Amino acid sequence: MKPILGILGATGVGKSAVAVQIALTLGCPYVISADSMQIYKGMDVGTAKVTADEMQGIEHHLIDVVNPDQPFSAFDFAQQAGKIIADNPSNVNVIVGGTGLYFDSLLHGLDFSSNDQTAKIRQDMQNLLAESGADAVLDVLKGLDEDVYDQIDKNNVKRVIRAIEILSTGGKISGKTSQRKDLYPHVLFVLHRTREQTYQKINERVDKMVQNGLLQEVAALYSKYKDDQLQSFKAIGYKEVIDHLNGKITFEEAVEQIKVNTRHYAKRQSTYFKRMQNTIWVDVEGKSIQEVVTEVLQLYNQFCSNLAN
RNA sequence: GGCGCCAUAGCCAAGUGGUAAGGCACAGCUCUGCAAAAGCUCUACUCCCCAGUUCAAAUCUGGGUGGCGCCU
Repeated sequence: MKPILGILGATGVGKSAVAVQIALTLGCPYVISADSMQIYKGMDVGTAKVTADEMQGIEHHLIDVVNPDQPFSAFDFAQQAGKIIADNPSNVNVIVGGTGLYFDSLLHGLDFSSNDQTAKIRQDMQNLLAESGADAVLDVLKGLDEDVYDQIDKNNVKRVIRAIEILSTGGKISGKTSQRKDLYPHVLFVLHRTREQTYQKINERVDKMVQNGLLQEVAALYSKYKDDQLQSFKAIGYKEVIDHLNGKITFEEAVEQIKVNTRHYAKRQSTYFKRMQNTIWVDVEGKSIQEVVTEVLQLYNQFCSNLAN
């Protein structure tokens, strides 16, 4: 198979447009999205989801796959994306997105096992946490798997609970990064610009979301699902507006918070991408989409011919 | 002009005689199962300025400067 062509980058660099253009150039009928929030139906303006116009006839997989109140994890992503790739052995698979973990779980695999029926366990653990504290929850994990217990970040209760869910439903926690294997040949192009430029783009992007009706979108979704604990409602742009809807902050404060949180997110993305393997960083500042596409494709072809030798 | 209050990091802010809390921002980082999540680390040789009291002052005293409120 042809190596997977990944397009990553911090929010707002312009990944989507580049990916569509690459697919068009390569004659690939689709693109796979690797974005943990664009998988939710109805969350459009706040996630800057690609519009039908912007898709230019290129099909986008793994966008709008579940409702905001339904679970979806990196595991689901890896399975579904893997199937698409397996079904299309002759295409160049272009994967675009900012969720590093999704790339990792697809490219390096996760132990396959069911992750159904974990809701009750999660609830039990949350009750235990509320009643007896974090140590009690850690003890549960220790009883399940001593190795995982030793390695896990004990301050990160959310991950501890997730590990318990997985282990107690027969799943396994996979090993360390250093033990990863590549499931597919791939190159990942990380689109980037300087910090200042990124921050400026973020501010513009958030202002645009507000103009495009972010408040209305969130208000509609929140009144429909009413649960601010949903994973989907933890997304940047949603949690802040929900705080505003609940009277905790003014709308102006919410917008400011969205900008701050988006900056933090962009930083975390960069940190994550820095340690990924098989990456090529492409500076996009001042370049047109076409120029970026040309550069990426040139590098991709180079990579492919190096592989062949 | 008189009276009162205030001045601590980029911002908010605690400390009222014993050697500068905390929060936010900024910066750095962790992460193979909710990842736009969650977690971790870092940030004032110094408290508006000057002088004094004291073994010891952000803390007390005097003066200066700046801000705020009230009164005439």
